[in-house]
Amino acid sequence: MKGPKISEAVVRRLPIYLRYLNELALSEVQTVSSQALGQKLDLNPAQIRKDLAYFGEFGKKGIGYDVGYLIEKIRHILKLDQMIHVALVGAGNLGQALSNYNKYLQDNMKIVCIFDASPAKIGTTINNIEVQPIGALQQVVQEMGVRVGIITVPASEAQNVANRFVQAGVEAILNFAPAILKVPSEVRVHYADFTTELHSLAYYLD
Amino acid sequence: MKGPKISEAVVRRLPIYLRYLNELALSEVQTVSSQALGQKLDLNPAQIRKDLAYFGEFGKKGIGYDVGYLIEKIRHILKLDQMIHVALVGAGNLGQALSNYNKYLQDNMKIVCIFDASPAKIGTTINNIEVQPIGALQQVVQEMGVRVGIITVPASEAQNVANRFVQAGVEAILNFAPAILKVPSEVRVHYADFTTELHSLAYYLD
DNA sequence: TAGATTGTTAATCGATTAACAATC
DNA sequence: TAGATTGTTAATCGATTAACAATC
Repeated sequence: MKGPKISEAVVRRLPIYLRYLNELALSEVQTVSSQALGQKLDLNPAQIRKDLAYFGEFGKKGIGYDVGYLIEKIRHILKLDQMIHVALVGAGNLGQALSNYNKYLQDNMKIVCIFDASPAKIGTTINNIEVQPIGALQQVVQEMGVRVGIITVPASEAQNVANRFVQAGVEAILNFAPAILKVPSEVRVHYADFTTELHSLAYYLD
Repeated sequence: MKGPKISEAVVRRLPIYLRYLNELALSEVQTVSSQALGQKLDLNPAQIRKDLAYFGEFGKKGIGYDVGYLIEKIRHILKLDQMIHVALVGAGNLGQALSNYNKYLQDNMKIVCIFDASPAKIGTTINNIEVQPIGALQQVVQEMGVRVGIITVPASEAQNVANRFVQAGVEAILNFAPAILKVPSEVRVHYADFTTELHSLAYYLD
């Protein structure tokens, strides 16, 4: 919004900062330096200072960063100072596992509806959420104000689900299926493909 | 091995190429150009050519890349031309979901053993694999020739599990727990944290 | 004041993209 | 031959790191 475009690399680090800051807050640590953060998170302190400086002057020279204040600021930057509703399509094993993560998403984001194509799944309940037919996606997503979609269906179905999400006005998608999605440029897609991850790890074996 | 150090960005794209090439092979496509690959995978064709050229001259000018040959080459580069044994620690929902992915890992990698700390889980069977106590990790990992470890335990346990993996001689770790691991530099760690991923997505909401 | 640490500029490093000769 | 496409060099772009004045 202000001026300089923020790189994806920076945005990806912010949640990592946030996570550790939350730990510090729990331990009632008041203040932390970029040095200490860097040590804990395996990052260069200059990089951390620069990342934060894109968004404002959050620290105090000679002192460091106030933990509570920085948490507040990062949550605001990440738009996590509001509740964000998430939909999940694919009630298989992975979908079920992810829907258990609601507790870790804290009060920032929440999976509020789950869809599946299989009649055997529809009507069952996962974490107090009733699985609904995919045909209901558009209506439910709009009614519940869902802004983020998660795809945990087989690769062959992923593009179809993405289309439905886009149609329903979802703004961002997290895709666990091993497939590249084609979506309008205003919709943000991130990929979380377990097999790709493992395969690239193999490269580093001796 | 040859000379130029390959960047992580390049290594991360190789499995994506491989995945699509496998699809092409299934459709009995003989040949593919960097142009066509780029279109499908949302990547710059020059980047694809450059990535591949780090490892050899795999294409034919005027023609493109032979699909079968390129698959063979990439599998070799990624060390996926041998079976790689994987261990998983944490038989919770996510661990169970991942162990189902064995079929997608094809004949390159295989989860061969599963561990958990909870007495309730030990002795149960997931996908024909008996869950074993964490105390057995070192011995089993060595006996079975496990080279890669997956961590799907709570964050508070992750470092402990990582230490055990390192101790047992595992060469690479895929960590799903929301924690930064401290391991010797010769052990490669990749992170796959679902909550971090979702939180960074939130930034791109309007 | 002395010591610590930020915010920021400049320097370095690395990755992506464009362009094109080579050649199938 | 004409058209297509690679491999590779050069140009561009972007991200990381070092350094240091400002200042708590």
